[in-house]
Amino acid sequence: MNIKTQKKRSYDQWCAIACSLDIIGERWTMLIVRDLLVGSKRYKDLLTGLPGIGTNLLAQRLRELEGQGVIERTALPAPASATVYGLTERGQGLEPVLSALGRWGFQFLRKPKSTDAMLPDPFFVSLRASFRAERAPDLRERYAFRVEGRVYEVAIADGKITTRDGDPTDPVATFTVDAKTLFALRRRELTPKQAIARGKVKAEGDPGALERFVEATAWSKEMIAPTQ
Amino acid sequence: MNIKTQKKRSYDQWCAIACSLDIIGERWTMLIVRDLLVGSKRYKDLLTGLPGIGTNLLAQRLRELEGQGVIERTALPAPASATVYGLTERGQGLEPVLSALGRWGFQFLRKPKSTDAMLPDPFFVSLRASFRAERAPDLRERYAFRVEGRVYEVAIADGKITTRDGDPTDPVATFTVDAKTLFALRRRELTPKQAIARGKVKAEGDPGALERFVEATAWSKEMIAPTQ
DNA sequence: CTGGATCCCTCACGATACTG
DNA sequence: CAGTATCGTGAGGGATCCAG
Repeated sequence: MNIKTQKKRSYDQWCAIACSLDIIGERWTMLIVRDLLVGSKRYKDLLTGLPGIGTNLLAQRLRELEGQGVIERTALPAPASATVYGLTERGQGLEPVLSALGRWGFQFLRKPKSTDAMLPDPFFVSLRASFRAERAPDLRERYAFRVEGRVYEVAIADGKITTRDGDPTDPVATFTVDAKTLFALRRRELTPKQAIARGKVKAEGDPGALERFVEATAWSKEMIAPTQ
Repeated sequence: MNIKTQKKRSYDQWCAIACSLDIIGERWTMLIVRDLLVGSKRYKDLLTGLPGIGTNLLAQRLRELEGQGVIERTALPAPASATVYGLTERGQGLEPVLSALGRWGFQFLRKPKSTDAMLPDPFFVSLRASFRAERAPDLRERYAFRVEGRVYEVAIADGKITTRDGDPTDPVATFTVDAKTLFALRRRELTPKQAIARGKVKAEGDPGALERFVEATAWSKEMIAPTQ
């Protein structure tokens, strides 16, 4: 229609925090960045990972983030014929922000409401913020998770954890599991043995791997807020 | 009017980041927390520190934050007869979030636009995020800043910096200065000597104090983005 | 099918006026 | 000073439609 003279809403303060919020402070924006932290994604994947966002709003946010150099769109070569959105280096720089938010928000995670979506991407992002190296000082292995049609790699090495979207090479084990079970394991509402016995987790590879993974990443009882 | 059955807008995700954003993700909320990080404030002080916020919106945000246990209102005793808003322990826990935002947003701070407000509170908060201990390993002193009718304390000790709203006891020096000059010093557009010579800073006490303060807190040339 | 654009309704935001 | 009341505007959210 008319030329987009979108005078973007701004806090108009010469302040680093206000500047950040001018760029990533609007609704949905940080959650888009969160999902991209585990790997580049297509439009549709972002849409399904953010239940409730309007498709117009997602398109607008992606445009704004691209304009600010936070994300970039890449056209996949011939056969795929798809565009993927990924974080730029500047966008990767937001990981400390999201981690800090995750650590602060953890105290509010109670028993999930019936309306709460439990999605795989937030699970794998949040592993980074809460991983405790001292629980697995000498662990060094790589797992594959098949969750709701997607594949994730989790690698633990040198007291650090990395998580990403995509197929790992040579994992010690591959788990097929849904997001809800992953959260239940993390909350220790379910032991690894139970999960496998009840068919909640299908494990291939090293039989002890799930137990080691859970031990390194699950929350302690005290960390979990009381019900409701 | 009717009973406030405010079904608050929520992301409805069982995710620590989404939970955080449900609480502090709405417009203006993090800036309110930012200003309270330097000390408790009265309604009016918050209002003037956040140009552009509607008074109704500020009242609503304060109500929400109080309901979530992020801030608390305290009635000052008899003569003052005022209520002040301050962060609870839970609210103080947001400092890492704001610091991370500040560090990320720093790269976007260019020459201020004519519409950009330069306010004292953001200045003193941002000192925390960017203070480099190695520049002043053995510095241990306390300054007072009188800025636009308010007084701030900045204390450097043991390679750490603290900043707060209020009158310090026994500062090595007291500076009377406006926010714009503080930012200019930090950007090294003005040397301490110049600032004093031009009457931009009125210094009482130790004559070398301003120079030491600037040396410990100013940005290096490389940190400052090119003009516009 | 993916990657959006368009429409439309609602509510949150933002400015101003008003009150205890 | 510390808010509440009111109201116009535009951003958010859901459904549908369209181009490659």
